[in-house]
Amino acid sequence: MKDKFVEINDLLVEIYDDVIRIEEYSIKQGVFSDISITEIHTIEAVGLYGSKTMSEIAAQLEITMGTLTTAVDKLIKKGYLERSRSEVDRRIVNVSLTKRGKLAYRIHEKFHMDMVKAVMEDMTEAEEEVLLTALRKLNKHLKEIYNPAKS
Amino acid sequence: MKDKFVEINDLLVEIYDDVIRIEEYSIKQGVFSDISITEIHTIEAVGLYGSKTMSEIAAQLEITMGTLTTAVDKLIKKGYLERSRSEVDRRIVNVSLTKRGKLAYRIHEKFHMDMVKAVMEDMTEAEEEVLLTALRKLNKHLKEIYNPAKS
DNA sequence: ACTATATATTTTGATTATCAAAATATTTGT
DNA sequence: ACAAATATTTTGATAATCAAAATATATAGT
Repeated sequence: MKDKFVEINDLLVEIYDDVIRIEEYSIKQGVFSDISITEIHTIEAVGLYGSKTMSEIAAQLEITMGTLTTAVDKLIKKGYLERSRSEVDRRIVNVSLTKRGKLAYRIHEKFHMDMVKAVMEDMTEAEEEVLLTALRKLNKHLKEIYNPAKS
Repeated sequence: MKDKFVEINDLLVEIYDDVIRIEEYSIKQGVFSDISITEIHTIEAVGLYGSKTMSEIAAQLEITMGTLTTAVDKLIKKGYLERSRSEVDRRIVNVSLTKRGKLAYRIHEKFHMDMVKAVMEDMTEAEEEVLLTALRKLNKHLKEIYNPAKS
């Protein structure tokens, strides 16, 4: 029984490390070798559709707005993002993806999908279902640990 | 079909983020609030038993030895690690855990085990097996992507 | 309408983790 | 004994991050 826990833990740790490394590597090899994983995650948080405010993006990424300001500055300079002041409330800054930003978003998304597909290719329908159920449970448990008030 | 891939991907991304946050939080709340996750990972790489050389640790963590030198300096100052020159080959530096380092290692290990246990508590035996199989497959696939020569 | 307070963002000054390349110390091969 | 190889540290630089101060704008109370 204990061995099973240990094996699952070790697998999770290894998978975790490999995913970071593969993601890092795939960005550095790809068309967008001028951005980091952190920057890809900022691009993801901005999202394909419309624009988001600095506060929204910072909240989603769980970083301070100061950190985000410099991140956005750099991504604008590199041509992935654009900034505009809200006409309604001039304190608010709206951030959106440029064409280049959208392309980077889509390519990164495809990388993720390809990884999941590769893994599930030789799974049976039943295995897929159980994996899905297990992941949903894992996710739910983690949310409860992270924010017990909500459980 | 596509939806299933998307859901699994999204679950993995969420789980991934939550694990970092919970780990970070649990360290900062705990007895060892003076060390970071990165530092816990260095402590893990040194290991409970005997000692390891700088090269071995740097290779395991996939960081340069320069980075490791400063990390080890700090962990020695904080009382988690100790350094000693090899008597056999005086170029080699051996690093090992102090009592405090071992305690930090064990507490972090327990945190991991508790997380896995919490997740598996309400899984059936069959679900556990499928999860294990799926994770083994995922891990194998990732290793192949990461290092295609070995596949 | 004025003024104080609240809100959204940026700037400033600092820290940590990281790397590549140069420097140092030691061992090994001829 | 000396050149080459090896193990590690030092140096100088960059990226990501934070907290707190500063700035700009909006809102609420009188």
